[in-house]
Amino acid sequence: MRLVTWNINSVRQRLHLIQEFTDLYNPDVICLQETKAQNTDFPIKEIRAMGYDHTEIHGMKSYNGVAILSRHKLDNLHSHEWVGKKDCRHLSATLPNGIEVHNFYVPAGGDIPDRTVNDKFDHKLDFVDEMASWFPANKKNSDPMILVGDLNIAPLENDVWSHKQLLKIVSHTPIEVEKLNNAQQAFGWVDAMRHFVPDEERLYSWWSYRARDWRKANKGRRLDHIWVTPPLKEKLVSMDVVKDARGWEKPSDHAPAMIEIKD
DNA sequence: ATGGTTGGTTACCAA
Repeated sequence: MRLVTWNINSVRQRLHLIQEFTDLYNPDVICLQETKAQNTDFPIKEIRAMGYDHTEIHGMKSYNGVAILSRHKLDNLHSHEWVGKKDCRHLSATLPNGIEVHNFYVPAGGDIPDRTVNDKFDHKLDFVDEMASWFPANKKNSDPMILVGDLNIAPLENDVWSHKQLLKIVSHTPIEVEKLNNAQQAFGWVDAMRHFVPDEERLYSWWSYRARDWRKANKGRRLDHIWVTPPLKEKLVSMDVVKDARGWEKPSDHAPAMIEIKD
């Protein structure tokens, strides 16, 4: 089974990217974030025409929005309201092979890394804290589960182009890293991307639109993640961040990350 | 220290 996570930055502006990606890789499941479309505006017909008959969407006007596109039936659909907000940042479903998929769009957190003056940063930290407590309280890590999404935090030194220069930049501050690591460890999630790429090696999934030449500057960050529960660890086959997709026409600023799992 | 780009919405906000 191939599963992809991709912050698409407007699903309506990126249908050509999804088509190109599926032509090349034919994934079973695609988890999208930042669809930026309320459900009535989601291009569901076009997505179904690509073979994703089992597509579940959870969107709102203008902001956020997540979707799970699947070639296989999706059961047991849920979307939790994190930090009590109805802001369309999560959708979960169970696949016919029994794997439960959780698709997340964690708040970006604004520019100022100080929760006392920046409500968006405060919200982000609360959100990640709730991720840490919710899974142990509601789920068993002995079940096969995958958590993917734009978590908007790059935890390792080699998840950013300059650890030193990003220590005070939202996405790589020590408090965010501590909280993300805590959320991962609290449930025993396995970092499936770093399972294949050693911590000593650079690994990015996002490159800013603002660079003159994003590929040449290569000032990336690993904001997108794939976590699995221990039963799936020995079933991991391969992982690929499809960096090429960042260079396609009218790209998202995020590249898709794909995992292959034996099933 | 600053400015750079994109999308959704319709005068800026969020990323």
